[in-house]
Amino acid sequence: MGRAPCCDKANVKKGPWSPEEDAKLKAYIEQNGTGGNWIALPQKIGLKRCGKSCRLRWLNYLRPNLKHGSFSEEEDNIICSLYISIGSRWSIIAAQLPGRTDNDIKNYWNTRLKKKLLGKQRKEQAARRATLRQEIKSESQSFMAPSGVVLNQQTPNYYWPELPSSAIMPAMNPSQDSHFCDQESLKSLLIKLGGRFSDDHQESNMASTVYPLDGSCISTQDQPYSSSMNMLSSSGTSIASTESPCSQLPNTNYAVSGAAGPSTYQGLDRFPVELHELMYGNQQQLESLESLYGIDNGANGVMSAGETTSWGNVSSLAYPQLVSELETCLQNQPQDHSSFEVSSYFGPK
DNA sequence: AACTGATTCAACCGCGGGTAA
DNA sequence: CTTACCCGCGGTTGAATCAGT
Repeated sequence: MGRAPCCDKANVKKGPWSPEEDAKLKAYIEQNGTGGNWIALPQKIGLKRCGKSCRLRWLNYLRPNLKHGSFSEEEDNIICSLYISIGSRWSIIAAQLPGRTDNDIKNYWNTRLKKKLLGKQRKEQAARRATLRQEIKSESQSFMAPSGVVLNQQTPNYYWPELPSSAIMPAMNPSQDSHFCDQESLKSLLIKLGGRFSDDHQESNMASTVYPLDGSCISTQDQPYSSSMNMLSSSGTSIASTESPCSQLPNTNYAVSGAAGPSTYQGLDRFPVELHELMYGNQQQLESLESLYGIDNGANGVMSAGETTSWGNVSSLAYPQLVSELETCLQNQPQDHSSFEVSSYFGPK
């Protein structure tokens, strides 16, 4: 069955908004609110616009406290960090950048940030390849180490050279515990969001399993598009379109239990492995990121298949300050949250 | 000054989720 | 349970603008 159109396409104006239309819409909403019905709104105020168009105009342009200037370094870092963690969930990313809209951030990422990072990445790759070639040459007679080992030891920040060390987190520093700090933050954050983690893995024999509290069970083997960070948001709750994102952060209603690897990963220690698996299971995201960073599955001679690269710790890129801010927000939230579906974050879009 | 290709960003489109009837 | 509708999201488009020649 076909979907009914949201409005009469023949009788609605399209294209750029005139100042008069803006003024009408703004005045009405500021005085009366949206009335909870965008579709009916344009008729009420005599605008020949689709309700969706009105909504978009208000959210992206007319609503108060919007920033329209250039993005700061800090904002860049937050966007990068969150993109790595959750992918193109622009509304969630926007919720962490007050005054920015999801559309703004999406455009900024697609047109500038991606290229900026790509340019730096390529420079660094070239430099490192040269260095590597030289070292392999000089050491090849006495020692032959897998290239990935060499890379990881020498270039812990390989994939995000421009992120400040504070954003990279200890996971990127091989001299420290590679997982614990930030993933613990994430974990506690997820718990505060209302979910729970099952550290009792005895019952599980799946690679990685998410247990929404509604009783259903999602195996990440069956549903490869998953990431623990994906659970930070609700499909059913608007975050981006509010002026106070914190208040809109959804409560999660899920639990995560980890890989059931025989005693290799126990309790909390298993969490990093889950993230690793989840990220590796996210083919769509991985491909886009590979494309972004020019990774070609080892064919470029820098990486080799199966190596534990930075991607294994990819969750550690989450901006730690951001995590703590989220935690603060969540502490201020009322406890009576409606549940939301985890399942919407599994399975390719 | 004129042309052309690249870039930006506001707006559109279609889809999935939620929900009331 | 099904249907119809609205909302919100992410991907895409295309006009406007910029930069280079």
